Amino acid sequence: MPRSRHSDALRAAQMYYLQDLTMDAIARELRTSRSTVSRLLSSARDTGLVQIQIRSPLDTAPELERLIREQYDVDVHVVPVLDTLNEAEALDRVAMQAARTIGPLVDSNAIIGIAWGATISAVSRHLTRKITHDSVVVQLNGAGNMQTTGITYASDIMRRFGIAYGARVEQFPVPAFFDHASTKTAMWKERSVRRVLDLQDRMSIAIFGVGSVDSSYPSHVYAGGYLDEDDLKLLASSDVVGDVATVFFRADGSSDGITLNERSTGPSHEQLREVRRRICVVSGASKIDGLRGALAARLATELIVDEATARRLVSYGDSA
Amino acid sequence: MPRSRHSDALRAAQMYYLQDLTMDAIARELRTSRSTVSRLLSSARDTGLVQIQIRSPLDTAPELERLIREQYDVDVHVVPVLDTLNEAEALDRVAMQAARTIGPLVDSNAIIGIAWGATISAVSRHLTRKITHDSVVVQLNGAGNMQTTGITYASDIMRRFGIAYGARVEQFPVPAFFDHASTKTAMWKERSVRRVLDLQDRMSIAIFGVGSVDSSYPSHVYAGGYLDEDDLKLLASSDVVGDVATVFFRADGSSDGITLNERSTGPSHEQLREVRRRICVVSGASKIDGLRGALAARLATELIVDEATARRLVSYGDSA
DNA sequence: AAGCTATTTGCACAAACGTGCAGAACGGAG
DNA sequence: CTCCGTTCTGCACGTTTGTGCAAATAGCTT
Repeated sequence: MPRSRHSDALRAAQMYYLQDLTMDAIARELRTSRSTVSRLLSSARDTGLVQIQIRSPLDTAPELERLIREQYDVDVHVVPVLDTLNEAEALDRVAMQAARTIGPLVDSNAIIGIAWGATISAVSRHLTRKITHDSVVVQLNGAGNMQTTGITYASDIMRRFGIAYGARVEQFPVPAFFDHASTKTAMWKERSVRRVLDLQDRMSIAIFGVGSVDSSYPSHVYAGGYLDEDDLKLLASSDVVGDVATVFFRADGSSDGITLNERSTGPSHEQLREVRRRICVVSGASKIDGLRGALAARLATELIVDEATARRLVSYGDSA
Repeated sequence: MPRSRHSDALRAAQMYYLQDLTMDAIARELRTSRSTVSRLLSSARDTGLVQIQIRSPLDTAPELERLIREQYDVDVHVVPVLDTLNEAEALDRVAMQAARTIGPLVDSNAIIGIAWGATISAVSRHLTRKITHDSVVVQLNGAGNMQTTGITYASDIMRRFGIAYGARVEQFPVPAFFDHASTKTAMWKERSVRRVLDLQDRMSIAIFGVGSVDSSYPSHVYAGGYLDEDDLKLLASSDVVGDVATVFFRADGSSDGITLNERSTGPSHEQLREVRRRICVVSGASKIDGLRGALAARLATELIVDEATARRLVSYGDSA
């Protein structure tokens, strides 16, 4: 009689969620206290034993989602957020809902690419466990910069994903930007680097936020000491509106001729577009310009976005 | 601003299940009372907007499930049921869990075959709504008998399935058994009947219980006036142990040479085995013999069964 | 507009639930 | 065996949630 914790949790979950019994009744059946059952159920929920999913049938989806879906051809999840919340709280809500939306999409044998950043960091803190086999979490772009190696920050994010899905973690130990494009070319031939690049080539899910050059709330990349004065000037003169995984683009989604990209370590847009599921998480109205560009570049197949930003996405929607 | 009931339910569900807000907080956001939110969430649950699923990773599945899976090669869901419950209460629990397990398996464009009976009737009463498109629910075997047409009973079951999945319902207006095999042959050429048979040929999901000849608790078919004295004698002399959708089989799963099957209206076992998902629901230890036969005949790909019966399935498991 | 019925709402209360805390049970290390 | 650190359990309390009921509202008919 394996009266193990795990199998008790399973029984409890079945009785609670599938048979509508009360915790009290389950406690009697399991010969334990009601509080223990309450705890069993919590653990069942956050070990991913119980999966709660919200599926809004496409034809009854709210107007807003329908509009965005049509205009940008992306599978959109609008996160309802009280607009009195401040940026940090809103980000937290979006991140929590993103984490739970991503869960069901991850499967065994997945290769999951992660572009670290403030948004994805928040997501990583809300992941619910889901056991998979032979999955790999691979870092999409380097994290080193001129002051620090930035490694602990990025690797914390990676580790959380790895733990949540029981996946192997592959770090990408290079700087975010090389100083010289030639160094990148050289490194890209190293076998240690190739291993990571090969994984990126084969990834089945990519998860990323967007950076936006919007001045009021510059994202990590623009403020964190990754770029110097000259770089920033270069960006401004190329009409860059934002980036995904440190690869920059313009408002129309194009990225040709942006020389900085030759020194950045993230996957090119061509490469990214090869990935089947490309999940973009965005919170905060200041990201609107970057987001528009990313969508124009067709970098995402699914978009998880807060309600206010979603509204602005369609408001002056007819592109010039 | 479509402040419709449905979209409110969606917002509430997202905030409750995906962002862990309390109903109180959601009520303020939606400018309504907490009780309304409670009701919105109920309706979200039973219109299938919120899907709760329990996925026990195969390798951590309890011993019992693993054993059955290996021995009978069937995807098994053991329903924990307190063994002090009476037959009717246990059936209800199994039915509820079956209904919720089936839900996620039904998809748009499905053709769902239903074999009416006491077990499936109970299941039909616990279905949760899930909107699909262009699905059809088709009756697998006739319901008429010598006393009544049996139609209301069977059609209630069918209707409930149809409503739950937003599917068209196709009745099968023939008796459960013909008196003469030749009548069946004739009827099977009628175009009205052919239409139903064609649907059955193309079904993607079949849902059925099992009948068992066990004397202590004879199932509907054996007691309901569908068969006369001679028929029952015939069954006994052919070593029949049970039936699925009024087609009979022996303990080893074989059904050749059982003449009654030539007059019955359910799909042949060959035909049934062509169906991708074949879901068998069983409650009650008296069904054990029929169940063994059905599994031997490989009629089911998924089995939903109460714990006590599941145990007996493996107890003297080494087949003679 | 009035009148009628069916549905929806909020209130109030009871039932069900989550969690800090203190003690019990467990698991090595000495 | 004893000690100490960790994990697990049940209790008690406050919070959160479900639901019967009466009032309000919406939908229809005349």
